[in-house]
Amino acid sequence: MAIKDRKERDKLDRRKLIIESATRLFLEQGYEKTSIRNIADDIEYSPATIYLYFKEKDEIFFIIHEQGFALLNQEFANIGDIKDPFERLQELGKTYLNFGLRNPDYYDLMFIMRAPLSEIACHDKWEAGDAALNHLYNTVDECLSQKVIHIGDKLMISMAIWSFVHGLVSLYVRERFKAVANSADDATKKMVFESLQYFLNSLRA
Amino acid sequence: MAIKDRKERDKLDRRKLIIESATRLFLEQGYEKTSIRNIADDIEYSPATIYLYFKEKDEIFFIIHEQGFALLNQEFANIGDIKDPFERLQELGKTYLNFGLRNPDYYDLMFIMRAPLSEIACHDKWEAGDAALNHLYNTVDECLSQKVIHIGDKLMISMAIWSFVHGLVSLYVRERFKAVANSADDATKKMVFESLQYFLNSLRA
DNA sequence: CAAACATACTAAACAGTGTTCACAAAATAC
DNA sequence: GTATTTTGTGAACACTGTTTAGTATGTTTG
Repeated sequence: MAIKDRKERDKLDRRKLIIESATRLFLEQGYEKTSIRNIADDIEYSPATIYLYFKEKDEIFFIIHEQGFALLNQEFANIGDIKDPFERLQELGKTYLNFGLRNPDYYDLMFIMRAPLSEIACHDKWEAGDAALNHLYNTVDECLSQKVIHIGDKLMISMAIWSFVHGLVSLYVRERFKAVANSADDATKKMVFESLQYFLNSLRA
Repeated sequence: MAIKDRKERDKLDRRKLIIESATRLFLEQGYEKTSIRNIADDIEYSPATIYLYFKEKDEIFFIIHEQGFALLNQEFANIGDIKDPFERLQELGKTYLNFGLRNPDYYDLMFIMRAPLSEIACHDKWEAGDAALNHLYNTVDECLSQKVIHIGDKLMISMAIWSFVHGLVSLYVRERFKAVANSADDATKKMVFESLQYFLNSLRA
């Protein structure tokens, strides 16, 4: 059965090839401009071939969406070492903002776009999102136990903090800050981080 | 020159006809499914005709985007009467959330989508957004003067508050809450408003 | 070895999209 | 009544995601 094994490996290789090409094109040109024909051209196969490996375009972008979460969780990983929960909360926030501002396309797919939504729904649990948000949830929990932030429901507070940082990043990546405060980009970025600091300090009990 | 006047009126009427059709279709079926051919069918003209009245699809959706802001500002209007700035701030937040949750498609166009962005840019000031955000800015200013919220830069605090409510609405309309907290929709909505309350109470000096 | 089968691939088509352009028809001006 | 301007359109261009029928290749079986 060695032949069958090799064949399966080959099949996975071609799947990987498609994903790698799609990821590269996506990060270079964005979602809209990364068409099936585009990917097909890049890997020198016919467009129809891609449908032998993926049910639809969004299935590919769901995988890229998960790669994004792998990246984010990687950046979150070391933060677990920080003992003080409030300090950890601050670091989580900063890391989240940095991730969003540095990887706007990944961020888009992960938290803004409708693209991978049908795929997310059919897995009935958004595992990627869940994993990332657990870091926040646990930290909030500790903050509450140690009474360093105002009392309230764990989930509700996590939701609030997530919404806050998401709001900052998504208004930034969708250029709504640019349109209203016509200050330089660096100044806006700086204010984004100041907002986080102001917000978290306010939460302090 | 009465004829010329009538002609101009007619022209505006047909422009209005297109916008009304586009708005209706947009609110019924969303942005993606509202195509030029769709609108053309609806108003019983050829698709090419639409391009006599609008440079591109996004110009139409920029106008719908502005209609959305007209609606939002209308809901903001009465809030100016509230004397206490903090109470006013709370009401602004609640109204913003309600607007977003009740008009997800308008909200999308106004604060999330890339569609009207080129149009926004070419007006070099995002007047619609500016007007709406001024309500917030002025209220924050008053809150600071009366020392009812923690001290900080006016613009930065406005940015923080806007980001917060935007984060709540946009995670909601893009179904990221649904994917992570698999509670009922009503429960999620309730928590959205609780988050606002928690956040604003935290800001209190 | 040849016939039967399975796998991998693709050209071509379908049904859409935004947009442009050459041309026709209608309304106005002279 | 002819000339000119305004108004509208069919057809095409260059795309999009996706499906299908058919081919070419490799593997298995009689």
